[in-house]
Amino acid sequence: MTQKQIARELGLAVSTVSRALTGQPHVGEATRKAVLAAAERHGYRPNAVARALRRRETRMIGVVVPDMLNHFYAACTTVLQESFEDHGYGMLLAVTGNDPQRERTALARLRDAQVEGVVLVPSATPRSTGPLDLPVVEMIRTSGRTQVDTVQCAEHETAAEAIGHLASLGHRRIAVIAGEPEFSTTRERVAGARAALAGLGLPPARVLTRDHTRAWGTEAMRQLVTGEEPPTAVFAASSELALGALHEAQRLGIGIPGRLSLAALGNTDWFDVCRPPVTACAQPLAEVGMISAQILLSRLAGARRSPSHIRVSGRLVVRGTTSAPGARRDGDRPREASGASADGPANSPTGGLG
Amino acid sequence: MTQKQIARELGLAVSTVSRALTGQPHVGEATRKAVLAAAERHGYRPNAVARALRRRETRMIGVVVPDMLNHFYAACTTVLQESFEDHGYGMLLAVTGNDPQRERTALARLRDAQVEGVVLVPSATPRSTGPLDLPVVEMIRTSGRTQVDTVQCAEHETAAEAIGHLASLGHRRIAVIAGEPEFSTTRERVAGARAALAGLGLPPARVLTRDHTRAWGTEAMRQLVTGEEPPTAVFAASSELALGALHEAQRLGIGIPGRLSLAALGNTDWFDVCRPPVTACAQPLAEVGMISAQILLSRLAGARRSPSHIRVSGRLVVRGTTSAPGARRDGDRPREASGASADGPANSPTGGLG
DNA sequence: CTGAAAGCGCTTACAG
DNA sequence: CTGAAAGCGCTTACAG
Repeated sequence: MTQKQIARELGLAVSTVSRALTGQPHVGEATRKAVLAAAERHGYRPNAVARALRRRETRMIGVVVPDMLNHFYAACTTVLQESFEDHGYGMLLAVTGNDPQRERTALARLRDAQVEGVVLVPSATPRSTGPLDLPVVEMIRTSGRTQVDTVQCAEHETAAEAIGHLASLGHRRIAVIAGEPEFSTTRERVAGARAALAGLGLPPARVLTRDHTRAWGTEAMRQLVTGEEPPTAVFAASSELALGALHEAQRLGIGIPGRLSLAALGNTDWFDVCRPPVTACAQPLAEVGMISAQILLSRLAGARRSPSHIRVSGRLVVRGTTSAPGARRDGDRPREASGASADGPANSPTGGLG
Repeated sequence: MTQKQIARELGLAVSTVSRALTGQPHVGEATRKAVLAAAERHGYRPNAVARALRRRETRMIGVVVPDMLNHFYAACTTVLQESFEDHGYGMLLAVTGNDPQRERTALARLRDAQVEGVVLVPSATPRSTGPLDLPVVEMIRTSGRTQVDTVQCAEHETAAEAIGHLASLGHRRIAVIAGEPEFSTTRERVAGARAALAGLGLPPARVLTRDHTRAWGTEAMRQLVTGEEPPTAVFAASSELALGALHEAQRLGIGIPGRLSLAALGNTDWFDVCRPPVTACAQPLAEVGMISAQILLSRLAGARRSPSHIRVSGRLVVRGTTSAPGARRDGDRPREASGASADGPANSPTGGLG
């Protein structure tokens, strides 16, 4: 069903039909009603492709993320999607797997599709693409491009907070497990941790860097714990790393937090249900998505100000994997301490059931 | 940069430029080279919107899912995205939050955008929308529409397998916690569990149904365990429900699996790292996504066969939350039993470190 | 081999 | 208020 067909049916010109349909003035009341009725009757819907070509606006936004399986990006993307939808924009999603090549082709395709703006989590910091001549917001990570809006977590401060927490418990030998050094996030987390240690007058951390896989968390933990002078506390710079590290510590029979404290940057659903629950810095994912959307939408609305560089702070959630060094017992919080393992209902606060 | 501009620059007709650019025959070698060179020089890229309008194909596919934060859908969507990308299709993503109203508007918008096909996880079983007159694949859930391809997990069989596992350990009082009764998945899981019990000659299960939230998992577990004749085993029909249920059991000091066994339908990252690790049926999410994409792509390629209704089987992963009823000790597997709690390194297989 | 023309479906000055 | 015309950028018969 097209405007042309409606026009023919009613003996009108397509231009008149178009005006009636788009609610413009200068259309006779009777004509308007007739057009609307015909449209309704035939279930007419404007062809967005034709409209986009003519108006030169697609009302589409491209979103480029490394990985939708990562809760980190899934959370931001969900908020983006909702914001865009609320403002009448559709979302074209591309996934890069952190591959700069895929990122380039994704951006090229989005540009071909005439998206009006892009939210991008850049794969690597040395920028992998030239300028895009359309509004871009870099989210979470940054490519070092300066003429672009960026919305990031306060990685530096958050890492410092985690280190501060461990230090305040009395730890002095604190190690860091981190991900890909080419990500801005990794570099900032490591820098934040180092700065915090220096500020506290503690010895520099041993930093193990590679990637954000669970396997690396496992491997790094093994290295730390079997090396000389093993640390009394580990800061894992992502939840995946913490997962691998925790797993390995448990496999090696190293009591956490009794023998080793573990703090993560990046929170997850299961951190408060696993045993012991994991102390972690919760990142403000929803806010990051929300603000990214707002900035991009304001650009699309024509805002001309110079690039914004936003940092959103997370907060530390102290759970059961951190305690003073050398403590023999685990540090589970009272109401979560029972039931999960051999200590059974004996020390259960509620007594449980037969 | 448009074909028109290239044509003007080279003193050619746009039709010639178009033919050269699209690699059609009947273009002089010299002309072709000149066009390609000019295109390269100016960084020409075809306008996909114009091309779509003219060719009447957008090379876009719509994907409509309830929630990207749910690993369940995120996993399928990731595979879809990759398959579509490999075949030159872009993906337009819409999220419904299981709201039929949002689903309707999402589908309307996708149709307006002239997507060539849709992969849909329907919100509710009584179909919420009329036919779409374009290829649709219903994934994971089904709306009851019969003239549509469907790709689902073998929910019935998988639930039965979980029940069979619990029964084989000796459980006779098995309860079920399930999600939204209007989802086809929920109904099939419950039916599968019931059928399995009946087939084994066991008493019918107590079935608590509401939604897939963690809160409901918690609440349902509380009801089961504080009621008369509490079950010795619980089958939670999703990982979120299992999470809530496990949490609540732990809070109440009920030893798992010593006092109560728990099996989940739906696997998650943290199931093998939490204490005890959770016995669960892993669903074939990647396969479901892959097959959905294949079917849709074959339809787009013109396949005319009658609707396919595919079922993909999952597999049960036995971990630490299930054991024979009445067992006093927890049933963690040896290599994962240590370190997490007060039992410390004493029974650690590796001895651990100082 | 190349060009002029028509058209995808819609919008928008420009006349009347 | 309404219509005829041009055009968004591209493609594709149809002539030459």
